[in-house]
Amino acid sequence: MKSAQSRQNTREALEKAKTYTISQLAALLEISPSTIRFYEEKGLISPERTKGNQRVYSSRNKARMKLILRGKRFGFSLDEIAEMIGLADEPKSELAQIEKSLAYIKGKFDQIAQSKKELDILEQDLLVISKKLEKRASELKKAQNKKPATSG
Amino acid sequence: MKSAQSRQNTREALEKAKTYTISQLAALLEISPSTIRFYEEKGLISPERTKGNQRVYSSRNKARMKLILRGKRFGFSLDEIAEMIGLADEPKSELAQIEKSLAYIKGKFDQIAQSKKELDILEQDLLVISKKLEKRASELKKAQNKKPATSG
DNA sequence: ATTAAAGTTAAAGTTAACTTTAACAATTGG
DNA sequence: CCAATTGTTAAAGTTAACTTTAACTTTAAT
Repeated sequence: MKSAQSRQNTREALEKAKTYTISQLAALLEISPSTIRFYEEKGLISPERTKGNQRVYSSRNKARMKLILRGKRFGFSLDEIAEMIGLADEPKSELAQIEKSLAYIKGKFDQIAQSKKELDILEQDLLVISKKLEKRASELKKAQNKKPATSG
Repeated sequence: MKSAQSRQNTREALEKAKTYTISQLAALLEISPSTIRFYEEKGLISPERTKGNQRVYSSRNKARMKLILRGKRFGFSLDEIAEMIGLADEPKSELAQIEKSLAYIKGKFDQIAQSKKELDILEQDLLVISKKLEKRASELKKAQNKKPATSG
């Protein structure tokens, strides 16, 4: 059983938890503050506010931002990402919403597995292309050596 | 040395090579014909034409389309893809252009390696989220069992 | 030969994901 | 305290990647 006392014990740690202003977080993630605000508008993150109404980001918020950016890098749209993370952090979400997010995520695992395979294929494709290019480049260089007198 | 004769020998095979109309290729790749035309406008593919001016796609063209779509799935922009494939198929390209493409591709290998790592992280993140969601869902179900009489 | 289906171009329209701007409020350093 | 910096919102602007449309041509099937 958790007493009020044992909760109190974590108070200091909680209060010490590192927070960020919007521009600090933006710098850290190498994106612009407006991008972060834009994601908030889309419902992807909900930072706390100071009494003066300025945004305060927790490390939890930061982790979520990282997840969003990671998803984006794999071509997921913001709407898809929103569905994936759903309201995972919000204890308010209803069963139906939770199960929807879960189903969505299950599908994403398959997509990720597929992505891994495709990355290998993409790598192979690029390897073939670069081999061709290298061959072509060395041929061109050889040709240049045989008649190096175009401008001399 | 390749004689005119030995070239002739491959004629039949070349003429038999499978080709596609724009809508056939589109169906195959599950994209729309206009998307393919759009990529052509951007210089990503250059199909042959019939005497009546309709586009004819070779399997080489098809392979390139697949590469483009694969690149896209990993968040590469069309411009980036254009730089990667450069004029790899075009024997006209100049040394400078070839070396530019090569340098570009070298960079992409690093990006792909990074992507592989990130896919693993993304997978882990989603795993954590889905565990949380499952826990939450089962809690909600338990609660529902205790008071199942809201509308009855 | 005729006509439906599929193709062509150029131009305008759409959508997602930001970015910029304007006008104003909060925070920080000297 | 006060100026510079950083923050706030709402709205308009931008860009990439398509999609749609219109007006017309080619191809395929009867």
